[in-house]
Amino acid sequence: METKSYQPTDAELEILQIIWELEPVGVRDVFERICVNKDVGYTTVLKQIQRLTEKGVLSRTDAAGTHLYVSKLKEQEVKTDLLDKMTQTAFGGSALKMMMHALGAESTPEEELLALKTWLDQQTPKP
Amino acid sequence: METKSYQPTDAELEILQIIWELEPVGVRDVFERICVNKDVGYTTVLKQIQRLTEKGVLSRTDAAGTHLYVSKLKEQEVKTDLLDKMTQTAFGGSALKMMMHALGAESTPEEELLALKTWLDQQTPKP
DNA sequence: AAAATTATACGACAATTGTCGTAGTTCCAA
DNA sequence: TTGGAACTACGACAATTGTCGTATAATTTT
Repeated sequence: METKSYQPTDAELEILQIIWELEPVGVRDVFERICVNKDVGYTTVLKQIQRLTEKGVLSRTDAAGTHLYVSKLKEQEVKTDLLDKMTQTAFGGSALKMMMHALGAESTPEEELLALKTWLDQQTPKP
Repeated sequence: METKSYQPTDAELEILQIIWELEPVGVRDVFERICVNKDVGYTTVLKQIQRLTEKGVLSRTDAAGTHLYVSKLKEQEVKTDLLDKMTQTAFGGSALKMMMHALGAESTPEEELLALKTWLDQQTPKP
C-alpha cells in the first residue's frame, strides 16, 4: 500500500522544508527560520506543527524539555506528488507540456537550459 | 501594470479550464462538463462561477435569458503563475530542479524525453 | 396568458487554514 | 527551592472553500 499522497498547503510546505533540512528538530528552531521572512508568532508555527502531527505527517519524540519532530513523508515523494497533481490538473497529464510551459514562459537562464540538455543526454540512451 | 497573479484552487481551476475552452459560455455548459467526472450540483458550479466573477477573474455578459462568462485571465498566465509559485516554494526557484524532478520521478515516456530534447535544441542557439 | 422549465440569486453550513492568546508544565539557574 | 524562561496544550476566531437548498426571476410551451 503506497503512502497516500499528501498535498501540503503553502504554510505547511514552508514548515516541512525546514523540517526536512533540520530533522529531528524542535519548534523553536523551525520558528527561528520562518520568522526571518514572515512575521508570525511562535504559537502559530507550533500550531501548524501540531496539526501536521495530528494528521500523521510528522511524528515526534520527547526530548529533554521539548519535543523533536521528524517528517514521516519523504521530501522527494511529497514534491513529486505536488508536481504530478499539477501535471494532471493543469497540463492534461503531460509532463512535457508542463516543461515547455515552465521553461518557455519563465525567463530561464541560458545555463539552466544547457544544463537540462546535458542532463537529458545522459538520460536518453545514445541511438 | 501586470495582472496580479491569481492562484486558483483545484475546483476553480477545473472550471477555468472549461471556460477557457468554451468561452463565452453559460453555467449550464460548464456544469454539463463537470458533472461527468464529479458528482456535484448545478448550483455548486454556479456558485463557484459567481465567486470567481466577484473576484474579478471572470466577467459576464447578459445574453438571452442567461449569462455568458469569459475569463479575464489568460490561460497561459495563470498556468505560468502556478508553475512559478511551485518553482519558488518547492524547488528553491530553480526550474531546472523542478524539471528533473518531474521527468525523473515520473516514468516519462521515452518520446516525451526526446521531444523535449528536440524542443530544447530549437530553443538554444547553436554555437 | 398560465403552466412548466430554466436560470440566477441568496443565504447557509461544515471543514480547512492561518493566526493568536492564554494557561499550564517543565527545566535550568541563582 | 524558587523564579523565570522556554515549551506545549487548548481553545478561539475570521477568512476561504466546497457544497447545497430554496426562493425569485426569466423563458418557453402549450
